[in-house]
Amino acid sequence: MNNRELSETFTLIANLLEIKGEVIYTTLAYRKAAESLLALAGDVNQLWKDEKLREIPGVGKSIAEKIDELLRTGKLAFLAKLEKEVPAGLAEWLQVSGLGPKKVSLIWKELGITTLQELAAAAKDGKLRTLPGMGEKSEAQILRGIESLSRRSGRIPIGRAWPLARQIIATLRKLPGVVAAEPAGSLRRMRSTVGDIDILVASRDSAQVMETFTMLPGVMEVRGKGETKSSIEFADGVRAQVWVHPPEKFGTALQYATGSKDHNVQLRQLALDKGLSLSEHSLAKTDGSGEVLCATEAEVYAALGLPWIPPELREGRGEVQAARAGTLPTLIEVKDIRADLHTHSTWSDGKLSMIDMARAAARRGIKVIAFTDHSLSLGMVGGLTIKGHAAQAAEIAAIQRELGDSILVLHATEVEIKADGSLDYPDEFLATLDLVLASLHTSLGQERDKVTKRLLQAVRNPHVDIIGHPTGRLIPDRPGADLDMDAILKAAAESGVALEINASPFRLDLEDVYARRAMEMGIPISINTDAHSEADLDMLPFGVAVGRRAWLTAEDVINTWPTEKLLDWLKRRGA
DNA sequence: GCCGTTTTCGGCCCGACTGTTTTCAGTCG
Repeated sequence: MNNRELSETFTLIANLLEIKGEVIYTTLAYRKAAESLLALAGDVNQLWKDEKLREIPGVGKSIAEKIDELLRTGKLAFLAKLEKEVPAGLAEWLQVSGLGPKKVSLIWKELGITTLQELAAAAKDGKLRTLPGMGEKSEAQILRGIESLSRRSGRIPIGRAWPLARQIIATLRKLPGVVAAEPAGSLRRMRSTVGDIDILVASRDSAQVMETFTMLPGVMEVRGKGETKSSIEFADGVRAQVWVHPPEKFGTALQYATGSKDHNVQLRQLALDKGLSLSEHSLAKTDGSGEVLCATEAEVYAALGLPWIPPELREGRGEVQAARAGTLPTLIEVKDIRADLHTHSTWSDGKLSMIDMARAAARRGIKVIAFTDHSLSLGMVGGLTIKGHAAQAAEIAAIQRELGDSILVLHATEVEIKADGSLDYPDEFLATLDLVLASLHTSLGQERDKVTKRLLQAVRNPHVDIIGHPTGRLIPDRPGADLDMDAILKAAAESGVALEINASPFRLDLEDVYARRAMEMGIPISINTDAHSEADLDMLPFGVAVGRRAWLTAEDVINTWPTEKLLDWLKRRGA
């Protein structure tokens, strides 16, 4: 079992315990452990072998024993017993909006049904309204919830959530009386996927904001509408919330709503140490002698004796300690990027010719562009033969003369790492290119050992400069190869190859936790757009955001280096 | 069930909103 599978197992346990009616803190403990497992930067199997499971936050004696049992036997007696008491199918019901553990348990026990289909039928037949505490409205809400569930497909890629959020915010900012409107939650922290869109507004006229918000075009359902908070769902299942606070409280409110939960817990603790109680509304003195209102986040952090912490760092991964110690990194910014080392042209599956692509990149301030068209075996996208490369090289020489020094064009390749681990071109040919980026696209479902060994071959090939989108994941549908990331990082540190953060919002691969470990191990990072069109070039901020979440400074990312330094690095490699 | 520079016991997530209520329970973020 890998980190994700273990995490899902503990989430299931938490859900079943909740329906069973276990004390809330027990289920919270399982959820916390599940989250930690998912966010883990290393392989849980390695921690298990090293007997270090207890070092995972939220994993104590009991959960460590359960992980041990799962990894040894693939089964868990505790879960089997639990499933005898509570049918596992009920866990799914919790995703129906309007249904919580109490109602699930009530419906199950009173009506004796366990599947989502039976639940829908019971609601349609008017059976739910016969239960205590439930009426026609609850019944209708549950029916809508089931429909909404079939519309929704899990978490929303940030590439989809962000443009929608910008639109909503722009609309709200135009309203009279609105002083500020900002994204919050995981969207503001720039997580690669978000559960929903959270927006915070500073205004004294809450009614008008709520009116506008709930009447936005495309709204399918108003899930709630109050004075301080409203919630909507769009036709495609995306949900959005807005909170309205008076301007003088906007700082504490935005800080609170941005999270993460772990970050806020640590901040509240720090506040308590200073005799302050931090809430959504204010910083109150715990002795009751008054409260401080904060209009900006900077004031909140300053009151706690901290510099403002960028939202991307607020994951409870040491940023509060770093802020206290004055050692927060100066995070990389989009404007620091001057090279795009992974792009496609019409030589393979790109939409634009090289010169059009180079010009589009130059207009965006890019000084070096590498064309990494696909290699031979990726036939369906028109991979290049070696002969084709000769023709591409000639074209590059020609367009370089035309482009002058506005942008430097590198002749490169995205060479396929084949199922057996060999590369698609011979080493002698790779040695002739300016840059070699090697990627996995096929056979991603291989066993961990096999797929890891396969990638290791590419990591150790001296001609390979960058490993493109290392796991091959696609958000939100494909989880990516089950790599032993500890082994990959170790090998990368030895070989000096760069690992890519692919900026496509549907890849964002490496993930932040691995990128951070790579940086700590001294592995160079490369942030690239993997652009197949002009619009793709504008996805760069999503890749930079992953870098910021990984605590990267500009120096850690080869795309920020002066051209001479970058070319030197490329020359030293691949010899 | 986890955790600890005040605690090995007693805190942890609390406030807004909705619906079915008749003063509150359940859900949600």
